[in-house]
Amino acid sequence: MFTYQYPRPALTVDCVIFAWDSETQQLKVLLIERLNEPFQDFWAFPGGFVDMDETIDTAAHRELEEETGLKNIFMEQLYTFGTVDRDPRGRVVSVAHLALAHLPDCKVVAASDAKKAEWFDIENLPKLAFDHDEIFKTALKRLQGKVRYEPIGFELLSEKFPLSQLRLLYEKILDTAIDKRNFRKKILKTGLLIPLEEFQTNVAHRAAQLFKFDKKKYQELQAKGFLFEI
Amino acid sequence: MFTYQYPRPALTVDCVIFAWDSETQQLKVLLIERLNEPFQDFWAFPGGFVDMDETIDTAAHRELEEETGLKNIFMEQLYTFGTVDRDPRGRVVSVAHLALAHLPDCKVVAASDAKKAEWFDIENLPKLAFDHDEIFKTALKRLQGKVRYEPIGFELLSEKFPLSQLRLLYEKILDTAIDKRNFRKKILKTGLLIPLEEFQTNVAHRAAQLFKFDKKKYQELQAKGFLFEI
DNA sequence: CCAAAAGTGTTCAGGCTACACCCATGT
DNA sequence: ACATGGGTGTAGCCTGAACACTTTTGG
Repeated sequence: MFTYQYPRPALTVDCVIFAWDSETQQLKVLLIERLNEPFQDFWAFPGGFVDMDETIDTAAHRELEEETGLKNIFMEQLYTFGTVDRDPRGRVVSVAHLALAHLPDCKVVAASDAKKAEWFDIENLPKLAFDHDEIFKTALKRLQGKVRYEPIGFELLSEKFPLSQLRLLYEKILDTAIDKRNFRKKILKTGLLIPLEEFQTNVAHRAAQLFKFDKKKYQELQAKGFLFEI
Repeated sequence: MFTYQYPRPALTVDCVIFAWDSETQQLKVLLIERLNEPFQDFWAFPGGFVDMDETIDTAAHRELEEETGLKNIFMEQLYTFGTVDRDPRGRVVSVAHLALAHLPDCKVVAASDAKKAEWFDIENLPKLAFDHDEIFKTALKRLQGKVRYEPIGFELLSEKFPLSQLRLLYEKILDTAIDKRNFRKKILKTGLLIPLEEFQTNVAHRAAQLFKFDKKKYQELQAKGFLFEI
């Protein structure tokens, strides 16, 4: 029987939410401006306390929905940050999460603990509160590693997208140039993209064909040991 | 200012410690037999509470040393397990860690909360306490994923080893057969193995040359963007 | 008609796979 | 001498990289 008298760290979740802005071709993250001390007026990733009757996962989804109104988007646990002095108010351990969203779907709402919520280009972030710089670095590294061997790029795009958007997204995430023809060949060869009979509209050049990611097929292939790679 | 009156989950660390047994060619994990309820007499991964004045990382290293006497071995955070009912005594969130050790170096000592500590072949584990089955599955998957693109296999071997041991290790972890000649070519081509002027002794066949992993060189290459792959 | 991005094949080099025999050592 | 694993090379295939022009659309 263990005693309940131990002093215990407080437990929070934080969410690094990436979204792709197809207008400006920028990869963005959602930040909130803190209303209160400590780090008042600094920007931080949305987050909050884990309740006693909810799992960590549930808490992360709840916080996410409170801040963005989004449900059912891709989210996974990233890393748990627990240095002793990361919060000047006392011992706070935070389980950071990584989430991916389509920017146009997000109607961002500043929650009660925030002055406002805003999307920032990842190449131009403001000063962040707490150890959120480190959390961001960890999240970006995870995204870069993961995008190469799991089809998560699609989580950042709209349901229907032209191949160029997918390629630009990969180029931005991996910070490298990708050959147009080779990319097309490789990604289509997986058989995981469904070509649609729809095209871009209102573009001042030849309209690109739109595609859909075949999630069902991917899950079937995955079960048989297939490994996505780009 | 947040209040300290919140009820808070207790915070623990658990360590999944893998070691390679070169005698039997088995991949093993360290388990302790629980002295007390709940799950008395069940086997579990070594772990314990995080103190208020130590980081999570420090707690994991401390627990590891208490159980195995090992310091300075490979360890990384694995995943944080926080379902509400994973511990019947109350809310306990556990940050699981993955550690890799050389079996011959380990003088395992049962700590105060254990009847005994023992190495188990991963293909033949006893019933585990709490959600440690799930922790194990997560750890094995991480090891399998990681071994392919980071040179962590070496962490499981002695400093000097014949190539056959490395290959057998990979075969066991990835659960697949690997061609002897192709493996040798590929691993030597990385330039990360230093051939020694030493050989196996007391073997009833031609003695194999021993190699050392060139960690320094790997870190240099890694800094330049080199990606290890097997 | 001009600007802008879409779409399309081939060639070459390097890497991966498959495969079989002789060698050194201890019993 | 024999049993056991150590050590070695080649040929075919496939994959990844490099590379330029024509097509479509809106302005």
